[in-house]
Amino acid sequence: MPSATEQKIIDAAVRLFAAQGYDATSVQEIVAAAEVTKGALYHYFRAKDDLLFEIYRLLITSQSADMDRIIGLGLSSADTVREILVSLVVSTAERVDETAVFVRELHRLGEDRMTEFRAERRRYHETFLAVIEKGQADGSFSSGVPADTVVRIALGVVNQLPIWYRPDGPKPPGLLAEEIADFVLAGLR
Amino acid sequence: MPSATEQKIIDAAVRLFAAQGYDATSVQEIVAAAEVTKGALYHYFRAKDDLLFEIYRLLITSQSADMDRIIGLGLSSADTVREILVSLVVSTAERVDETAVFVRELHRLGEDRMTEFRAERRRYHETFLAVIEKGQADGSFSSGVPADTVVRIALGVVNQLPIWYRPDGPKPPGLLAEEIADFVLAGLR
DNA sequence: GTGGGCATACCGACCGGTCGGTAGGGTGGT
DNA sequence: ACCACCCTACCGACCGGTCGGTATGCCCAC
Repeated sequence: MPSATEQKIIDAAVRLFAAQGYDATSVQEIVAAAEVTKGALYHYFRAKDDLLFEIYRLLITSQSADMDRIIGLGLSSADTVREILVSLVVSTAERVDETAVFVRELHRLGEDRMTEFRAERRRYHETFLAVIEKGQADGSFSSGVPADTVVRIALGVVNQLPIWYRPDGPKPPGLLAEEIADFVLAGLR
Repeated sequence: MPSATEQKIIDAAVRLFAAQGYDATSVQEIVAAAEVTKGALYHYFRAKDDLLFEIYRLLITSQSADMDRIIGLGLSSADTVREILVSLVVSTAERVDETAVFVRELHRLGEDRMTEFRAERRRYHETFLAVIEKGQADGSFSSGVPADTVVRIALGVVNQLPIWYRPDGPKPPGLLAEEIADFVLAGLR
């Protein structure tokens, strides 16, 4: 349970990292935006890249939980894929800043954390993959295109979303999510 | 026509920016990797971010040329989309480093160049969009999913490619390209 | 009175960019 | 044939400034 100060620091860091990038954002800027001091920041975080790690952890934890919950519902393959995509697109649209930081600055993580991270990411990837492969095996989906390529395509849009999605744009997140799900499911027919 | 020295500098910069990011790469590292001196670098480039701009320019110029050439062939809508995607995926796979830098560090460009750049990018996007809309209008493609969403999905995979594609991986670029094209075309049925 | 939660002053490292200078090949006047 | 002149390509020491991180101590709740 993060303290109010801790939360303000993370919020400011997300905003600034998304707008300017990790390296281009100084610790001074973060503490100014969060209205705290450097002492406070280094009281809660050991180093600047602890902030990055925390941002990633928060994001991936909630996304994994979402997917696990949906799979647990026991829907048909098609409905499972649809629900996973819709929930992923909507939650990503709600957290564009976090996602932008995640996509752009992943490589800045140290070796240890990078490894830990890839494992988590891989688990997510493979869980989704298994859903599609199951649908292909029982005939719900076409096997025309290998499942791993389908997963890459589906996750590709989502990760690129911060580049073009604007909360005040013409399409609300829900509609966008349905369109993406429709297209992916059409490709799996 | 760039001199040999200039080329060595750009090659080194691409490699290092892709591996570590723009800000995390010092000018010293670049000149060391390129086996030239700082004087040489600042003889050819006015500032560090001229390197970024040059990398982007090279990439987008060749991609635009590819697409224009394909459209000029006058193929059917389906074949045009297929050829565009295959050529884009293959050329991106050949230049993963450039693409990684492009995707990750675009926001680091100054205001003027950013504007110039968005215009070029938008042109590319809309040319592709027009191809798909034409296919939807003449009945070659389904109109189930709006064309702009299809473009976002297709370009999404390509831009994410540097994250997971490995030249020594199991699938050669050509096969990957065909799979992606197959899936997109299946979604457009 | 003592320890968690900060504030403030400060440090050394490093960074992008500059600048005075040089090496060497072309060129035109004589 | 020669040399004065210049220009491009390049060298590398150096600078002002910023950065991430630390050392030290106050202060208030318990």
